[in-house]
Amino acid sequence: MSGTAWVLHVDLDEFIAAVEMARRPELRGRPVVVGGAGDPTQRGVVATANYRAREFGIQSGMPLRTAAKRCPDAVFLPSDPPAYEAVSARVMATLRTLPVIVEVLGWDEAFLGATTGDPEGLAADVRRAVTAETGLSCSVGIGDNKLRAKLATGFAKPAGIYRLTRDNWVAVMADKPTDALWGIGRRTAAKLADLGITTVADLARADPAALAERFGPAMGPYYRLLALGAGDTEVVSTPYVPRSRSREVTFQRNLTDRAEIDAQVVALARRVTEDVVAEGRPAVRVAVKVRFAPFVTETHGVTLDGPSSDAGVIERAALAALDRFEINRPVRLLGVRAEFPPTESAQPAEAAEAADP
DNA sequence: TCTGGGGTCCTAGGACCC
DNA sequence: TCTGGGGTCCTAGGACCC
Repeated sequence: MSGTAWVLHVDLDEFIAAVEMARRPELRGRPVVVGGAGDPTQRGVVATANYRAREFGIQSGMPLRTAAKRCPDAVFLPSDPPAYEAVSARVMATLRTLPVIVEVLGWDEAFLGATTGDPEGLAADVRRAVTAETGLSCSVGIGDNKLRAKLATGFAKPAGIYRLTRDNWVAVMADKPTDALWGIGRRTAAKLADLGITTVADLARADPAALAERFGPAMGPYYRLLALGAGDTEVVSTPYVPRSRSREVTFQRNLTDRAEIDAQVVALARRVTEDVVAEGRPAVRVAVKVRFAPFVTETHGVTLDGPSSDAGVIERAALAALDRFEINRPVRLLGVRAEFPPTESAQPAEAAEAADP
């Protein structure tokens, strides 16, 4: 087969809400908000709102309480990760039946590497196959690298296909705010604005040395490359190898009792140990996260004497890490994380497919 | 916007060593 | 000992993403 190398990015439309609507068809046409325990009077945020709910200004990450104020008639559902994982696995299996390399990015996203003379035709095949096998709708971005494919999907949504390459990059992106780029968020955009850089075009012509001074030797120059549309072109199907496993919990009522805090850390350490054992690789470090009221987060960790998957070792390490805190305020969240030793797999070395002139 | 849970990567500063 | 310079490792925090 002849053709050009392309990167496609597949993203399921309103994924979590779509899974819920698929198993409860009576929800179709109603605003649906999934997140937390499904109770907007409790602490929790929106995992996904369906498009109908988004019309009310409800977005991912928004507190459920706020979502309920914006749309009191919305249906609130608890998050059910195993259900989403199962559907996700079927979607990824479907993608693997196509003549592409599949790199899974998350529950509802994947990059596809393909060589074809007709990327739009392939994207249409992807959409048809996913819908036929799972009943779900997806959008497909087509790009000449991962960054452009990923951003293209945003223009494809919902249920569409869009191509973004070096040919239309400037026309499409130049006037967009810097946080339209994948990897630049609100905080970095604000710091860039302080330097007089507000658009992608501004960032593309910024001085790399000045950016390095403000954002560090790696991130500064990297931001400019993002603005030029440069990105990684390699799509790999190699299974993902986690660097860490963690469990955390936000309490409905803040904790102040030390014995209760200890008990919660022990419980989290046990869950993390199960994850470590399931992973089949020993941990080398254990860290504890404490979020104090109102919303101040600190972490402390301890390095283990040697690699271990032992429940007692991980539990004692977590308690030792907890001892490093001065717990003088109510505790809103506790977390325990186990870290695995670094793997030998080479780090993605800033694939700088040269920027456009 | 009273702000989840699970991750990743980069940075800066201190410790430590020669 | 009013005291250099460089390198590496570790840790905590920040930012981002889904």
